[in-house]
Amino acid sequence: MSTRYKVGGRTHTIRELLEEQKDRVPITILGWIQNKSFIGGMIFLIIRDGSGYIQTTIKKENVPPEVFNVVKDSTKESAVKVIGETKLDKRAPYGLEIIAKNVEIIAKADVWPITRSAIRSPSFLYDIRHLSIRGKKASSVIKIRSKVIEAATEYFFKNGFYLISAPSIVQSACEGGATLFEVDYFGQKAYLTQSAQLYEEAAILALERVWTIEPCFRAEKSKTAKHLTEFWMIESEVAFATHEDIMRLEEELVSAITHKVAEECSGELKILGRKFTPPEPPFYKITYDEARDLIMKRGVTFEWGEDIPTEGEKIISNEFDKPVFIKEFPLSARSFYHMTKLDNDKVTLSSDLIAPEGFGEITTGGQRLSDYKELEKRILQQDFPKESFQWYLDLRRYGLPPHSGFGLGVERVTRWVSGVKHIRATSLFPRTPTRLNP
RNA sequence: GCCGCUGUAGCUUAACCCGGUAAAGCGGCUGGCUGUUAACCAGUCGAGUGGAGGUUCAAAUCCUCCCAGCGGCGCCA
Repeated sequence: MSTRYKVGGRTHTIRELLEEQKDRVPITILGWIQNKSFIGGMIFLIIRDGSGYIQTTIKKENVPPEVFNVVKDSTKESAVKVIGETKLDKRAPYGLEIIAKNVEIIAKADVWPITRSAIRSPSFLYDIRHLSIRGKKASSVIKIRSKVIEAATEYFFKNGFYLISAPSIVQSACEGGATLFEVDYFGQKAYLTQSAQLYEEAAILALERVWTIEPCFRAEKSKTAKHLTEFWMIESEVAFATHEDIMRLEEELVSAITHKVAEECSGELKILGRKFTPPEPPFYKITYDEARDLIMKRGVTFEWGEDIPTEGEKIISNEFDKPVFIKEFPLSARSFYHMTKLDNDKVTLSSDLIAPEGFGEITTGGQRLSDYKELEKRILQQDFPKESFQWYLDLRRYGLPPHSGFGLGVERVTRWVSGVKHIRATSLFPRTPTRLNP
């Protein structure tokens, strides 16, 4: 597969040059000036393109005088075309540089607002996120996110899943009404979707095993390092699958994603200073009760039936060296659609997958309720409008077998793999309760 | 929704506690330098301190309210 994009007269991407490490190759590259230093009769430019960074050296005697002056007056982040040849030189970063014969400024940039001190100001960098995404670290995280999605896509297609797309404008909630973003739909109340799950359950009756990757919206005013109000979720649903089956699927998927990132994003991980070892299956499995015991022993208390508090989740996350499933959550801590155990209707066949090193929850999955009467009861208990759930209930009238599924937070997985503190770094233009712009 | 913190040149900070009329680094600009890696050296420009009000002879500094952001909790992917 060629990664050489021959637009604008370009002969090589920077990554290709660095990989080849050849001397005296005539080249034309396109990119942006990432840094410039002017030393009397010579100028060093660090050129960035979508694939990497390379130093270009412009010597006064090698280029026409007007070109030297234009480069001397050039600004950071201006788009440039460099014509020259490669030179192996120990003094250059990565041992390779370009000796320029000609440099053309394609688009001159104004004074670049991001200085050395600005890097210490997350608030400022997110105010100008449209510019700061060009940074080495910022773009590396985005590249890793891309790889996460690539790996998941590869995994699902290899294993015979169909990709579906569910609507983003919906009438029914699936994770509780309080956290819905309301939209006006020609005078009717509608909402931005929180999950594609209910639609996937319909889809498995036609396609048996499906997956989807879509934006999800949660109007939670959560000011934490792991919440976005708009995030992307990879979800999958499988007919006839049990809770155990779906945990195995999650395990395989997470393993496939993490191995691919570790192998193919080593450069990005290095830029981020992240030492990441992909976990080998099987992952650990503990019950909610076991998790609660362990957390209580560490001095954090909560009632049986409550969701595990953040502090408790951190304890679990730091306790294990690989991801760990916490299974059999109490129904009181779960959404209405979860199936309960046959011998205990207070405990669901569901699990959260907790990433290690304190990163915490990355997926939730489980078996869904396939009985009409029981589901109807739950919907009424939740005080949901039954009309908008009728189609979902209806599935139970027309041959819905036991089935299971899960949802994986793309940004949460990216955060864990990249090792970044805050989830907003994993989104190109993050949406948090305090950020809607840019 | 709750708790806590912060807001001073484009950016990062100092001066705030114990009121006296804003200081520095980075960036910019001008000049110098033929091997820079966050280059270096010299010079120079740049804010009246988030907003409104109050106390005072005098407010960045004390008080009140508002706004914005950050950290955390609850909730969750």
